[in-house]
Amino acid sequence: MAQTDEQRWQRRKAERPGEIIDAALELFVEKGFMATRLDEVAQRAGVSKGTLYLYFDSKEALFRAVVETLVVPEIERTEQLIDAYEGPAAELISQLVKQWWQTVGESRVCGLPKLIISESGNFPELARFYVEQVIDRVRRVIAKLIKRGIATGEFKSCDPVYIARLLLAPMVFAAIYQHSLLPYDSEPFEVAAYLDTHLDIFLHGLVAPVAESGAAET
Amino acid sequence: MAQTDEQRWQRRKAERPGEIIDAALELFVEKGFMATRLDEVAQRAGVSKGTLYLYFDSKEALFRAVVETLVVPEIERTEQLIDAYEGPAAELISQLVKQWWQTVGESRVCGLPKLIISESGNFPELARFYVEQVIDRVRRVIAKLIKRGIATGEFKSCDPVYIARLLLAPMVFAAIYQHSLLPYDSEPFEVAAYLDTHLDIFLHGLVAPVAESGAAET
DNA sequence: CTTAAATAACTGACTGGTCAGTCATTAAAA
DNA sequence: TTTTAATGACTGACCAGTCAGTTATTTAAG
Repeated sequence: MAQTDEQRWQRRKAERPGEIIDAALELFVEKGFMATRLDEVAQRAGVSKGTLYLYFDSKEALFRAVVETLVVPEIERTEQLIDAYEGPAAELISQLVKQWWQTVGESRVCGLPKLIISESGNFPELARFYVEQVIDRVRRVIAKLIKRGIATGEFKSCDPVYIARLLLAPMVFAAIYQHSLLPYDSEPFEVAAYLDTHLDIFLHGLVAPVAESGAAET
Repeated sequence: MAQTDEQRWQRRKAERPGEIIDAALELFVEKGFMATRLDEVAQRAGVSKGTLYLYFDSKEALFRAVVETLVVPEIERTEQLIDAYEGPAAELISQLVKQWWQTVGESRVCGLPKLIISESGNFPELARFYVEQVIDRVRRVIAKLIKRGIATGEFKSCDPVYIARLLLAPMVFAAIYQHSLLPYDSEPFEVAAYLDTHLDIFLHGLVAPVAESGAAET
């Protein structure tokens, strides 16, 4: 009856891809890649399914776009942050961990690790891309920082790559847990407090033994 | 022509469920629940698809059976191990971590955490079951151990539950990583060495400050 | 010790529903 | 009027779950 003057849709060529990526990220993280229906992505992005195919070639291409769009800028920001700072390694690590949770931890991007890990078997190329562009880069820059700390005598001697893994593991685990089993866990889980504790234990465990008189007795 | 005396199949009522569960675990871990085809499970188990339905009501029921069959005995073994031992908490922790990797880490069960985490969104009841029957129990028994260590003055004062999480996080992460991104990672990853480093850092970070004159100053 | 009947483990072609991807059509914008 | 963003009904492939039929095994009669 009276719907002729109401616009049914608008042309928004510029905004569509970002909105679709946001909707897809949410659903991929929530339900996994396979279980996510493109109709639902379209609905959440406020378009029809056909529109998805104007901007992305396939469901898999959309998946790749989600990862590439959201991850690469994040990594670059992190690397810059590390290169900019100069001071005690322990302090920088502490700051990095906390900053990471503030910027990434509570945003939607935080669901990516779970998504990538879940789908790695079905998307080998994507897994390889993620390892190279994210994991490897982050691990390398952290390892460099650890090495610096060892060189200055701040940290005890150890393999910087394993140390980097051990610094990152509880962080990534927190991100994964938050987007998987935490909702079913009765125990409270304050990530900020958890990370503070992690830093406390980790950095104390890493410092060179206090060289008072006799160094270490192990 | 000459195939009449060759048996096409055998009756093996007792062995079937276990073989099907094994095949399903492998494929679920490798490809995820949704992407796993029951035809392929059947093929790998050496039966036809119809046979699956003689032993399991549905694909989901098979999933539950995989988890329940493989997880519960493992947990009980762990709890018994902890209750049996009496000595310095640090030593027990160290032994537990190493033993865990020897028994669980290299077996197929090790793929379960990835599987559960991946599918938690689609199977809330299963996620809840896993949290209650695995995560919570393990965390509780570790926290108890930590508390014991604090009471005896072996460890410094801190929240035992977060400490338990932090002990477990790198272990679980290793298990997950091994079944997801490790195959795409160029960096070598010796889990045994990684866990040794973890124990080294973690236990050093956790010990009470060497009470030389004034005891604790927190 | 046969051998035939009864039992139940097992099979695999089939079905009904689901969904990624297509495309002829519609309508907003230029 | 032309151009092109956007639509949504449609299709072809795929697969969980079914079931009528097949065959190994057991039982018991001859």
